[in-house]
Amino acid sequence: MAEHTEAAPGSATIARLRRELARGTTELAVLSVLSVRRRYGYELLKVLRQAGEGVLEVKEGTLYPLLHRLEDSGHILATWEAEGRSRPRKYYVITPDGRTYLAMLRTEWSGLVDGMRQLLDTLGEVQE
Amino acid sequence: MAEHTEAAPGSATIARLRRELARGTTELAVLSVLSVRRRYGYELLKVLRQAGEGVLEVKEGTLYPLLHRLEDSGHILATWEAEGRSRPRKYYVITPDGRTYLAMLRTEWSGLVDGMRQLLDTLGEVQE
DNA sequence: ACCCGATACCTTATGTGACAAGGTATCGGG
DNA sequence: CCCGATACCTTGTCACATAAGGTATCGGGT
Repeated sequence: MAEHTEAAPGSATIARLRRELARGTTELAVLSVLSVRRRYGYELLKVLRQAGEGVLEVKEGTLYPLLHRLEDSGHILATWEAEGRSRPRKYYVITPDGRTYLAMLRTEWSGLVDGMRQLLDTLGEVQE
Repeated sequence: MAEHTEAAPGSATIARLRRELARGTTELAVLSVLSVRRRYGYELLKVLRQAGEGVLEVKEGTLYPLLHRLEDSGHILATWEAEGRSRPRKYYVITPDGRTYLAMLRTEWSGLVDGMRQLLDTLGEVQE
């Protein structure tokens, strides 16, 4: 027993809570952004931070692996582009397959939101 | 290399997708139900299945450990009750602490929902 | 009398995404 | 000349969800 673990092991509190709730959401967010137009990774990081109003605090360690997964599954396509600069960027485009998948994700998400709303609302009234 | 893995490794498809999206949601759902009145575990299973309209397909292996975690952190209290039957039930009540936590969870959840809505809506218009 | 499905509780092994932390390299300013 | 921003990446750890499997009781149906 060295330095008493500064916080209880299983309680990073609000940060963990937020993280768990937002789980799976990043994929939806990323594909949505890409459905408008192509973007490169670092750009996505900034776009998501702005758009989500701080709610979607995507980290680099989350985004890059996610992009690789989406690429592997054929939902997006990557192309390196230099555009005259020596610091090249990796642009991602959504594929038709990705659009189909995105539609599915949207459906799932609104289903969940509706389900939760109903559950929360219903409960307020039950009171039985 | 025995029987070719019936489905690609990382693609349990819709089930996984749904699971990841709903992550963290169960805690909110359970505490919400308990905020109305006390329930025992198996009962929660059924209540959640009904209320959530199939969206919140809580499994036993998810619920019981969750209840233990909530108990350990003082958000709920458990009491065994026989009520004349030989098959006793373990009833859970929400604590004041749990109510505070629930409020926090609700806030986080609606923040996420709002953030996502905004992001999805905004994107539809940007089109830039 | 007997078995089975529902009721009720539980645990262990596995998967998966999020993240912290750390790495590489370029470029523009001060 | 160095530092912070731009850009990309990886590895180790955590926490939750689930599949699968266990124990035990009870009420019906045959």
